[in-house]
Order: sequence, then C-alpha cells, then structure tokens
Amino acid sequence: MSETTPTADTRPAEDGGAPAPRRRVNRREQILRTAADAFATQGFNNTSLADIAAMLDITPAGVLHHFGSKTALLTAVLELRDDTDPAPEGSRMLDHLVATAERNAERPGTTQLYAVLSAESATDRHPAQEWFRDRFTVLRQEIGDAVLDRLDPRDRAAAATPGPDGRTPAGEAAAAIIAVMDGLQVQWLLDPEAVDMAAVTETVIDALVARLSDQG
Amino acid sequence: MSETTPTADTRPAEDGGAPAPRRRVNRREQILRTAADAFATQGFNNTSLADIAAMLDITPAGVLHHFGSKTALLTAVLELRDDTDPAPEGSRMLDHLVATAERNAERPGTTQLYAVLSAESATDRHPAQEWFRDRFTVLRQEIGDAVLDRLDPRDRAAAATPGPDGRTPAGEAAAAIIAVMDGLQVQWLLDPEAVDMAAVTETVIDALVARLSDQG
DNA sequence: GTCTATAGCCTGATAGAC
DNA sequence: GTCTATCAGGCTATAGAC
Repeated sequence: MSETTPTADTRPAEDGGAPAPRRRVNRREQILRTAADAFATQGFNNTSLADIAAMLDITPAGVLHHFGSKTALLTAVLELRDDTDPAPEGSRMLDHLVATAERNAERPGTTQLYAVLSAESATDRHPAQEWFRDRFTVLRQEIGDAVLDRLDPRDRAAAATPGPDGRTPAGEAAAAIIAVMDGLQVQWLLDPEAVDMAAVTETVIDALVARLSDQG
Repeated sequence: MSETTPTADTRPAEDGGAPAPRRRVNRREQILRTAADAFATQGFNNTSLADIAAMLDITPAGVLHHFGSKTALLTAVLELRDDTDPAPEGSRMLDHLVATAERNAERPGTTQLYAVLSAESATDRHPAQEWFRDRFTVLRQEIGDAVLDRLDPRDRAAAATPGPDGRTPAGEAAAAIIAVMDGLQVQWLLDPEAVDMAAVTETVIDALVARLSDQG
C-alpha cells in the first residue's frame, strides 16, 4: 500500500557510511498529512485547496499538481489510514476496538476525520461514499466474526443463523458496535467531558455478547 | 414555537363561511422546508443559497431577506424539528425511540439532515455546534431517566449512582443508545439493505437494560 | 413585506514556466 | 518533478427598488 515513495533525500549519503537523516520527506506525503488535518478540523466541503496550500507556503495549484483534483486528494487521505491501523483477527479484535476507542480520545484529529467524513459521505454523490460503504461492509463482517468467536460454542450456531432478511444476530451486533463507536465520537467531539468512549464501548460489547449468550 | 405566522391567505374567505383553503403558506416556511431538504441531501457547507433559491425560482438574496444570513437559516431549520417531535416521558420513551428509528427509515430526508449536520457540527466553529451540544446533553438526561424508569426499583439506586467521574451507569447507557441510533443512521444511509435500524436499536436497549439489572 | 441587481471575495482547475 | 500565474465561475451579503 506504500504510497510513500522516497525521494533522493533518502538515499544513503555519499560522504559517509551513516544513514541519511531524511531531512525532508516526499512533498506528496507532506501534503497528505496537512490535508488530513484540515479535512478533520473543517470537513471536506469546508476546506479549500488554498487552506491546505497556505499551511505549506505554496499556491493551491501546487497542491493540485500532486493529486490532480481535490477529490483525488480526499481519496488518498482516506487510504493513508490503512497503513497505520492493523487489526487483529478473532475475538481479540473486540478488545482491540476498546483500545482503539481509548486511543481515539488522545487523537482528536483522526477521530474527527472519520467521524465527520463518514457522515458527510452520506450526502448525495459525495466522493467518499463508496469508500465508506465498503469500509462499513468489511467492518461488519470482521466484527461479526469476532463476536462469534467470543461466544460459547453452543451459542454460536444461533448467532450465525441468518433470519428471513439475510442478517445474522452476530452481524446485527457488529453493526451496533460500529454504530456506538461512531456515534460516541460525535458526542465526544462536541463535549469531551460528557462521555467516556472506551468505557461505553466496552459496556455495549459486553451487553451484546451477554445477550447473544442468554438467548436459549 | 410557532414560527408559522399565517399570511393574509389564511384569513377566512370573505365570500363564504367555508374555511380558507390555504393555497399558499408563508414564504418563510416554504424556504425553511426547501432549505431543510437541501441541507439534508447535500450537507450545510455544500449547499449554496443559490441552490435553495433556484428551487423556489427566486434569487439568493430573496432567501437572505427572510433570514439575514445562511447561518441563521440553518438555525431556523434545526429549530423547526422541535414542533414535530413530541417525546413522551418515563420508560415509554424507550419504546418511542424504537418507533422513531422505524419512522426514520421512511423519512430519509430528515434522517440525513440530523445525521449529516450533527457530525458536521463537530468541525471547528461550526454554527450548529452549540445547538447539537445542548441537544445531546438534554437527550442524555432524558433517556437516562427513561432507562432508570424501566429498571426494577432495587436496581435503580446503583444505576443512578455517579462514579468518581460524575457519570452514572444510566447516563452512560443513554449515551450509548443515542450513539447507536446516530451511528446506525450513517450506515443505513450509505447502505439501506445492510441494517435494520429499529431492530438493532431495540436490541441494544434491551441488552443495556438487562445488563443494568444483572449487576448485583 | 418581498425581492433583484450588484459587489467583492473565494473557489477548483487549466496551461505552462522552470 | 515541482510549482506559479491566471481564469472563469460560484459564493455570501449589502444596498436599495418596488
């Protein structure tokens, strides 16, 4: 996934055996990080190329050179995330989610980026619409599996059985867990003192798992 | 809350005893509905006064005449809601929430309006920030009370007891319920087939109430 | 009370310099 | 490969016509 193509600066220095100090990374990546920051704090629609350009002391067209369009820049920003967030498989993933909620409270920027953009993407013909739809589909699947993994084996079959609408109880629990995390982010961004994202996430996961275990 | 000031058209007709047919309502309200629609489908930042004006066959300035600024128009749109959504008190409110989720699936416009705007409001200095912060505060309180109301009396004290951070278990459950509803809306807007908002909302409410009952 | 004309700024993107 | 100059169009809001 590495869009991180090194420039000449990353070559070993010719004047010695020491590794090059990487004074300046690729301009492209510099723009990417700046844009992520701007989209997070202002939303995509409300951020202009001029805003981003100004932070880097170049002109808007300078930004466009590297990405071609504002939409392409957004796509690149969203894909940036995949590198930095490795999710474990199986039932440990649920613990990972709680840890993520905890970490999110320390990184308001990233939290804001996804909370704001995911909702914004639900508007007509938004460029990030497909990206978020796919992301939610994958997440529901993965977290649904993780929920099944945590269940007692004899409860597992029932939770994995689709109803007439094709949805499984485990899948619905997954949708709920994702929804709680996203919804809490908005509440927390507006009023950090009012909610404890990690604690509430954990409570909901436990409550849902307990419910899937009690059914019989 | 009635901003609905009737115009001359709503006077009883002078030519007979029959009530006036109200052919045309206040222009202001006409604009309000159109704006709500536009904000819902495009987001606030991505909607121009020209968009709204075009739907009414007037100029952007014609819109501004009635509200003074685009921000004021947004505020008016948000306050419109209060008229049409009476929430019952007590534990019946939880049933009302499930019913609301069900109704939301039939009104994509309104659903989108609040899902998109609430997240968008979490960006820097957004004009609707205070409105949504207050709204969430009130909702957490009301739904927290409703949760307490549904509990068995002997579980109630524990659920209403604040921890060291000042938050009560019932309040956290309330935050979770609101979060689930909001988060589900985004998933549903992006992929209506993938989630059943009402069913999942009900599941989460039941699971959380059960958990608050089981604690001892 | 209702709205248009117009101003003045800001937008994303193309064409082309180095 | 990196970026600036420039453009045509869109933006909100003021001033004032009816």
